Amino acid sequence: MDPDFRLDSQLCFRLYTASRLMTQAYNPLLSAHGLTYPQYLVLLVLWEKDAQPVNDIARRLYLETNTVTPLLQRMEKEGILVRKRGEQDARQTIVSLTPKGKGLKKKLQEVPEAVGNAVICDELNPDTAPELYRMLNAVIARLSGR
Amino acid sequence: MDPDFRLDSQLCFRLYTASRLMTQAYNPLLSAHGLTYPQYLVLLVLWEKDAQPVNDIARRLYLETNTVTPLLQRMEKEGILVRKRGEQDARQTIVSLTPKGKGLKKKLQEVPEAVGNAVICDELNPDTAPELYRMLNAVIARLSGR
DNA sequence: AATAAAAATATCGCTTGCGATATAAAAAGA
DNA sequence: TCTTTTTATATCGCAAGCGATATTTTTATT
Repeated sequence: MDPDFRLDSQLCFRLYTASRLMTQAYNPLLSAHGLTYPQYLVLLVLWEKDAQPVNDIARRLYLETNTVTPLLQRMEKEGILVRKRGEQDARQTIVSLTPKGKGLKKKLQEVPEAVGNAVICDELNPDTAPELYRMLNAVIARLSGR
Repeated sequence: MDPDFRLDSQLCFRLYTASRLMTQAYNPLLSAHGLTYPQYLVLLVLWEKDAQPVNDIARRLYLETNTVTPLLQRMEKEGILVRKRGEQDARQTIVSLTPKGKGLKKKLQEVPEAVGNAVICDELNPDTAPELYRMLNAVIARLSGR
């Protein structure tokens, strides 16, 4: 039985493309504040709970620390956060928002809605979105083993 | 009204994570043959239709030529394809598979099914997958303007 | 306590991905 | 024809993303 090599039948390619295009949709909104999309994700994590070790941030984002560390270093250089050695465990690096990092939350108020509006269409609307959600979560759960 | 900044409610983050994890699922299968996932995508395009200009490959993959050109240069260095100036239009670079590039199709026969099996689960199965498909296509169509 | 194993970060090297810009050829206009 | 504009690629610089590996600190073992 011949395998199906047609590009258009590859689920992964659809995910890959949709993901890149979504990130691009965020770009003008974020770059206006000197941010990239992965940096925005770090902010989402830290806005929920400040002062977390690198490992927790990485796990939350399903990323490796060797991806997150340089990302945090760049954000520290921008004055968005600070990295400090853990006190009870000196192996850890605790990441905390600066006032600038906390302040970005107000400046980015319009981002979630703006991006939401950019994607909404007949097939994807407030009714059907949860379905997409559920399926993506299933993929993530399956592949991440969590 | 406060915007929803919760990481877990961000559709884009789900897409981003699912896409990365899917690519990682391909990795062991592809790296065994010295390939990366984007290189595999190029092969899918060229297996469908050989000898295409850079621009057509890039458009098919929703990528920019400044991403595709270096990718093709690396694949050329591996002897998978050749790049030749267009004859009727000297601006174009025509990309063609070598015997090695064509031969990879047989060696990668098991890839689509293996990855398919890796993702399959209760929520995502042959019945529900087309639904996911349709929604991702909608996102892509909406954001790419095609 | 001394040593081994595990855990948390970080560094290195390489491939993507993309904005900005350069280069060259073809097409359009004056 | 000569000039301008458009098109097709390519180059450059920088931020991810990740496999492999190093470093440091903690924990477990003997």
